Amino acid sequence: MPIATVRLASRTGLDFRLHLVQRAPLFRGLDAECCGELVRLARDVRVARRERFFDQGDPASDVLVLCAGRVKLTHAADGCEQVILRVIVPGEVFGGIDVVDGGAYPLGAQALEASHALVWNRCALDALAARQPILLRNVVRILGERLRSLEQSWRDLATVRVPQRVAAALTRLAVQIGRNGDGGTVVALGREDLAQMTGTTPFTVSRLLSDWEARGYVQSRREAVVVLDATGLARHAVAEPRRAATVGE
Amino acid sequence: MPIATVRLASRTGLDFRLHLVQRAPLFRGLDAECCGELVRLARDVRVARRERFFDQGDPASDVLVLCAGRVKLTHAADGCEQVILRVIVPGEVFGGIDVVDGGAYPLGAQALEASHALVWNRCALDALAARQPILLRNVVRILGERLRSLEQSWRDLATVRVPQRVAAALTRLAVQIGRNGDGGTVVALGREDLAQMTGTTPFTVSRLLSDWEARGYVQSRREAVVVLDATGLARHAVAEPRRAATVGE
DNA sequence: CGCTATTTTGAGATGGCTCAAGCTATGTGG
DNA sequence: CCACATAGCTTGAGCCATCTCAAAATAGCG
Repeated sequence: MPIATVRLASRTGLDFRLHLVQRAPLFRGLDAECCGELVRLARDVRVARRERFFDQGDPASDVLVLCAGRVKLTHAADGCEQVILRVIVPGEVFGGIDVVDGGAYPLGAQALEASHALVWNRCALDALAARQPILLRNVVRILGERLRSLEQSWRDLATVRVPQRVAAALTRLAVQIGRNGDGGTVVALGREDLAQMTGTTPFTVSRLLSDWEARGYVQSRREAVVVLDATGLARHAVAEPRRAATVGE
Repeated sequence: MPIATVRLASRTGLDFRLHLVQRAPLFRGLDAECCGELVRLARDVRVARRERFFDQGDPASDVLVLCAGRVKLTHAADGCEQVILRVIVPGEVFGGIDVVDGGAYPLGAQALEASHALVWNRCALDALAARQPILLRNVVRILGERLRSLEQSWRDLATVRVPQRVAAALTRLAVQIGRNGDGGTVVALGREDLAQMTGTTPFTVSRLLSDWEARGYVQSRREAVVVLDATGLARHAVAEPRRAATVGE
């Protein structure tokens, strides 16, 4: 499948859209009329696994709310090392909410699995925001939350060791994007992705997972990790004593 | 001097306040009437070097705009390691712009030198924002900028080596908080602060500075670094080849 | 049913941390 | 005005957590 397959709402249903708009934190508190207008203005965009909604550096023309799927927000510089700053789940906003006119997306958005989003033109939302200040308030709230989470994450990256960071990320991800199955919570991310979220290498992640698998905390899968014992993992996340990579007693 | 000495505007002058309010990015685009109201609502807070405007975890009741001085925003967890996420210079906002009602300051604000801020009650600003949506727009813009800068910084922390990070931080700080003197730009920060801004230890910072001093890029001072050759430093920031800590050829 | 992407594992190198001393401004009290 | 106390800085030595690189094992996919 090529880039962003666009189609008009067909069987997707206008009422489905309405439901989504009314649930999205971005639009919380807007009256029915506004929600109706939003539904009318929205475009539908679907992308396949590994395809992108947009790239870092593209003109930031849209604001998106994820309907279904998982999307990772990435940041790279001069073609080299890439990191993952955030994973978006259905209901969340991404794209150009906070970008000033004429700016570019600071992050790229790549689908971890087939995904579907409602998309608005930034100008259109700006116009709505002028009439509905609550929309701006929502944006401020959302940005504030993100800022806090990033600040925390920055601190962890600067002060916490790799095994603890990976363990913490896994437990968080289990809650955020995990799916139940096989007696545990399946986190559908490969080693590379986990490494890019925690500031380490796929090799180190792999070693940690092997270790934790031996202890029964997780089950290693291809492109996924099954969290079996979140508590045990969390304990490790806090008090990892020393030598996590050594499998020995 | 104890905590936050508060006094009414005396010789500080109402016109001085007005000037500041009109220049602050937070209040950009507000009409004269609003600025006047803001001046009337503002409190004056001064703190001595090393004192704090507020601590992480305090109820986030205020929004502050720095008038004079330098303030570092810190983040710590369970009493241990602390990091510095940002340095505020005059004109910038800090405090509880993005915190929802009843929340706490996510960061602490400690003065790097004797500092002076105008302070507003969050509720009062909220009331103003309800009438002047441009204020919310400004907040969104400011939060967006911060988010982008933090994202970039997160990536650097995850992918870039210590010497490059420190060199990059120094050149940035020279522009942001540097003062001219002694044939260079004086950055008034100690090794510990530099370490907390770059995710390393004071020891490593010290070694790097010794090295760069030998090369003539900087001059090591107590509680300060004089940047003599920003270009040379920047070159190091990009292409640090290997072994920066070894002084030898 | 071979191909390719992903993962695992080993072995080795090393960047940066830790800890322990010693050093030097700075300010202080005698 | 000087000697001392103190906070900040430097330096050395050693270690070890983590990265690198290479190679083999595995698992989907076409």
